[in-house]
Amino acid sequence: MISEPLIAHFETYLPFEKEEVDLIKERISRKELRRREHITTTGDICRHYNFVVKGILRLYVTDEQGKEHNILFAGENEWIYDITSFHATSPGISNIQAVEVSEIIQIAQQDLYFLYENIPKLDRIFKVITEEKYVELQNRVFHAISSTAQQRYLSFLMQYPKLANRLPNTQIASYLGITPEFLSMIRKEIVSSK
Amino acid sequence: MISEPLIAHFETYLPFEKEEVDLIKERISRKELRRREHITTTGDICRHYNFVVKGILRLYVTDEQGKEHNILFAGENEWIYDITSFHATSPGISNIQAVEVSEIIQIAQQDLYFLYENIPKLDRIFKVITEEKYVELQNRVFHAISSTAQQRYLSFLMQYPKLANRLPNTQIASYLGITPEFLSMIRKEIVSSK
DNA sequence: TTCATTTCTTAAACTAGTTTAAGGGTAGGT
DNA sequence: ACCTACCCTTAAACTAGTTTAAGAAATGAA
Repeated sequence: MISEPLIAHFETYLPFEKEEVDLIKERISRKELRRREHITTTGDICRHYNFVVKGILRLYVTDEQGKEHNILFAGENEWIYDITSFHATSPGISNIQAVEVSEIIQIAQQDLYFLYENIPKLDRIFKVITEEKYVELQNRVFHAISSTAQQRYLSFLMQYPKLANRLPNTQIASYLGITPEFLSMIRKEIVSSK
Repeated sequence: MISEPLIAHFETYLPFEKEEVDLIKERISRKELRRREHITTTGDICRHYNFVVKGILRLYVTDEQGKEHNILFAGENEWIYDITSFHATSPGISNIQAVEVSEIIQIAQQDLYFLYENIPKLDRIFKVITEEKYVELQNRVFHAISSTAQQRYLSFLMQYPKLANRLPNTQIASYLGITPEFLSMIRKEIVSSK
């Protein structure tokens, strides 16, 4: 059943009736992604909410020099989408890409709006999900403006304990705002200081 | 009428019935703040949502060296609260302080929960508000990890055009993650490059 | 298995941003 | 008008993080 992991996820917030589950089932689709496959690129309008069933996706932004900067990762049972472009219904500046071979469940914009109208508790659930993601991001801002690269790395390990050893160093460095070379140095220091 | 600016703010999202407005009126309170007065400090549980009617508030975090780092500002018609501690109902690590003499409308946690139950559209409104604040923060993360201090300053000016010349340089520098000295240098460069 | 590509490491020169310190300007209180 | 506290500026020495380049290790495709 393709909807199962998603329904299980929703039910960690609030219980659902069978009719509600049926409504949801009709409005979602499953998608498989190859390594490095994009689901959104700069200039696209992100018209789906994406729930990760298996694998890792990253959301990144490209700067004027064409350098990529990871804003966040999403592993199993996490959501990833470009809120900026989803709500502005305007082209976004961010890109969403599979880091590993992945499997996602997608809800298209009009389907999500339909579900909001017909299952009001989804308003509350996505309010809470967004709040959770906000807390995560606020913590990230704090470390980005106040911490050394080493502290930011330790904070990354706390944030993504399960993803840390599945992600290549270049991806982690891009998340931390440092070079892979410097990340390698930091790791050496942490190991030798133990 | 103390509730007026808040109701006007809510109605920019969705229209309200008279009965709903009355419910809200009963559950809010107004508060005046002196310059530098705190409404939350580290270790407190943030039990209120705060809507700024007049003035400027800042949310900041203190690091291990005791240095303060501004996470965000809120001016007229903006919300400020520590989501982290509000939802965890646990002591937060952040501080909320008035930068200018200010006037706010507060909604206590239990009142907000009451209003969510009785006015479901508030779930949707706060979902959207949180999403808007999320977009703002995501933009901030991007600049924090990828931009020079000068670009971050220009981005700050875009984010807070009305607050920029009301805030002391120390507060802006603390938001940018640089020293006030360096901010002063950046400003000089921008002026001379015009 | 082999070759090609990507990823990781190290070291040295380099650059962006910070710190320190000293002095000048400005606002609010009496 | 005066004083005090705060805010802002400049310049020079300093430090954290970056870049470059070259080789080693791991991974992926054929």
